[in-house]
Parts: sequence; C-alpha cells; structure tokens
Amino acid sequence: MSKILIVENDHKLSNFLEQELQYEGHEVIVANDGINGLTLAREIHPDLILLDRELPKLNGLEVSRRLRLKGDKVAIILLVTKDDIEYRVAGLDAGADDYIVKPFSKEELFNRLKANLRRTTEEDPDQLNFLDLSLNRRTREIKRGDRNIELTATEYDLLEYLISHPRQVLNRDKILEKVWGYDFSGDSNIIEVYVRYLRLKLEANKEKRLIQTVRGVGYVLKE
Amino acid sequence: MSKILIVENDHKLSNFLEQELQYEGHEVIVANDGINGLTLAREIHPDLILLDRELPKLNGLEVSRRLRLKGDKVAIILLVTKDDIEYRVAGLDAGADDYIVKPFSKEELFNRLKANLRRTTEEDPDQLNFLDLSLNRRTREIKRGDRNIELTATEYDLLEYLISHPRQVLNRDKILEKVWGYDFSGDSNIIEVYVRYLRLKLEANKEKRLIQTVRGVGYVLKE
DNA sequence: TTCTACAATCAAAATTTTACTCATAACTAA
DNA sequence: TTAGTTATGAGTAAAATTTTGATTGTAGAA
Repeated sequence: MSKILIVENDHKLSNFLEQELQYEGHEVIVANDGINGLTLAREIHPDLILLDRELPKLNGLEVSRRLRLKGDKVAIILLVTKDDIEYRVAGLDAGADDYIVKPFSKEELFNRLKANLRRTTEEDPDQLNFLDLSLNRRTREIKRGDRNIELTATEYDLLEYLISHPRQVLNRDKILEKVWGYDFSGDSNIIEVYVRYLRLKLEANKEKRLIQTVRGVGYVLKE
Repeated sequence: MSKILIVENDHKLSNFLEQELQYEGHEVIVANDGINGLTLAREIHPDLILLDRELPKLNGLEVSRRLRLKGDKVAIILLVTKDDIEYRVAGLDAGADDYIVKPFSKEELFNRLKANLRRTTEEDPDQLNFLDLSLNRRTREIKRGDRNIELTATEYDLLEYLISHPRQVLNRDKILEKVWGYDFSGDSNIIEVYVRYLRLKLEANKEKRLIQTVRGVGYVLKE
C-alpha cells in the first residue's frame, strides 16, 4: 500500500486513476493544478506522483523541477501526450523518473507504477499488515490503527499465524499444530478462549471485528 | 491454445484476425455486432475478447460494461481508432483491460494478446468457477457475480462437490457418500433440503437456476 | 521462602447457529 | 388420474461457539 498523489486537471482521467489505484489498495490524493500539486506534495510526502505535463497555473515540468530543487526524492511519473515528444527528455531532465504516453492501458500504468514504487518503498519482510492491524516480527509490536496493543506470548503466536495467512480460513487442527504444537486435537476450547482474548484486545475501542468465526471449520482474518 | 472471441463488423479485419489467430493455434469465434458478441461471450466463455469500439446494435463499451456487470472476468481488449481518444479512458472505465489503436501491426496484436492472456490463464487451483458462480477452497468464499454468499459447513460441502463436477449428473448415493459420509443412516430427504437451502441462497437475487434436478437420479450443476 | 501478578488452561453455563426430521404441498411422467 | 418424486415450511434436537469463572503454574518481588 502506497500513498500516491495524482496531479491532473482532466477530471475523467483523474477519477478513473483514483478509483483504480484505490481498488489496488493505495491511498490516493488528487490535485487539479500545478500549484496545488506542489503544495500537496510537500505536505503529505507521497510515495509517488502521477504528474500531468500540461497543467493550469504551473506545468508538470516546473512542479517536478521545484520538488527536486528542494531535495525531494519522491518517484515522479510524467503523463505526456504523443505530441509532447520534445518534453519527454525535458521531463527526465527536470527530475521525473519515468513517463507514460497518454492514452495508456491499465496494464501499462500498473507496470510503470510497480517498477517505480519498488525503487522507493523497500518492503520490510518482518512487517505484517492487514488493514489497520499491524504486527512486527522483529519488535513484536502490535498496532491497531495507531493504538499500541500488548499481547502475551500465546496471543502473539496466534495473531502472527492469522496475519500471515490473511483471508485464508484456518482450521482448528492447523491452529493447534502451529500455535500450540499439538499433533492431535483434544477436546479443549483453548483456541476459542485465545480468540476471545485477542478479540477483546483488538476491538477494545469498538473497532471492526477482524477475526471471523467460520462455523464448523475455524477462524479467518478478514474484514 | 485459447478461446478467442472477435467482435468486429469490418469483415476484412475480422477475417484477417481470425486467420492469424487460428494460425497461432487459437480457437476463434467471430461475431459481427454487439448483441451477437454479448450473447456469444455469455454462451461460450472465451478466454479473451477482441472488441471493436464501434459496432452495430450495441457498441463495444456497452458490451464490456454489461459483461462486467454480470461478474464476467474475461480479458477484454478494445479496438479503437486514432480518433477515439476520448473513448479510451471510458473503455478502461467500462471494464476493458487494454486497447489497441487501429491500424495495428501483427506484432503489436500478439504482444497485447499474450500479455492479457497470461493474466487470466494464471490459474489458482483453489479457485473453482462455474459461469458466474465461484468458490475458493482457501478462503471458502462463495460468489455469484460479485455478490458474496454465506454458506454453512454442510451447504459449502455440497456446493463444493457440485462445482467440482460441473455438468455431471450426481446421483443421491454419491452425494450422500461425499457430503455426509458412507455411514449415514436412515432414509431422509436431507439432500433435497440442502439443495433447497443452496438454491435459496444462490438465487436470492433472481439469478438463473444452476442446480438442476434430474428426476429419478439426482442433481447437476448446469445452466 | 512466601507473595503477587499474570498467563495458561480447564470446565461449565449461556447463547447462537446448524443439522436434521417430518408432514404436506407441488410437480412430473406414464 | 395417479403413483412416485421432489419441494417446501416449520419445528426441534444437537452442535458449535462464546462467555464466564475457577484452577494451576510460574516468574519476579519482597
């Protein structure tokens, strides 16, 4: 999940981009002129900017150039038209990392996006996230939104197992095996009790339930 | 080898495409207007549709939109002319995955084709689909179109058995054996009852019946 | 050492949901 | 029309899950 700023004054295009990127799980902010774009870029520090070359008030090249002047290293993809050929080199010169020629296909957009995001946002393999819930294997820190949560050893193991298999239904036997190390299922309700402990802590402030019951099977981490 | 539907009313172009694609080893079906295209798409379930934007009776954008409305996930490539610029974004908005600008080279066509086929042919062995019905063994998610459906454990087992044998008539004994286990005692109408539960849920929005009765034998998943 | 706090587990009551039965209605083929 | 199926609606028993309280174990503090 990345924070993406769209600077585009064609509403149809910016709406489309906003929807598609949000659907992919990104946080999207839209500006419709160069001045707004520049201001927002400096305020919210996005991971990537989709920047139209042609913009009211301040064109894309200028926006890019001014950000770089201040040392901003954000990934910038310039949106240019076929007739903008002469600006492509100028754009890279002005600090853009890449450009896409309008009109472009979804596939093209996602490819460029992924390539440019990878460069700037290296992922931490110890950091597991699911919606507003996060668990860090290195620090054993658990957060719901920005509320810190303290877990006991067993609670932690159970949550780690759940969050490393998001949306997958985990049955009782597997949970017992992974978290408690049993090879057989006794007739104890230990799983239920720990699910309850976790729910109490994860939902302490009336947040949405994330650990769902799948009757007759087990549990699943799901919205 | 893939099943490709061409919806194009320019005979010269559609013949050319048909020949080239057949030569590449694909199964090709041709429709020459939007209505036919839509009908065929729903009947034969192609892997990919080459869809002209401008078509008699129903234009390409409408065809695309209507397929997506019913939850169809087929890959769609829109064929647009240089003058259709304003439709390109609209096309992606209407659910197309990609577009090609006419006229295009053979190479361009094959490239786009390959890219878009790869995306849809990547199969998830846990994902079972039948028409607009889908079941995921990992997440136990059931969908009809894009409507989520909640099933109980027994309902799920029954549907999983049905959807993993599409179009095959399953007799009562086999169903009892697979879903309830051999040792099920007594003669009861438990299968009828559960078929009814499933039908109620799968057809909650007046969708077409998928679980058909085969009198004297059992049931079959079929349109 | 004992005490205390807390984690882990067990057990049982309370609650919710599901599985199944049964009686009867509706349908179908001969 | 009728016999044999299949569909339906309602009711009940059973199962699964949640919740609560009690018990046991353990590590650190006093």
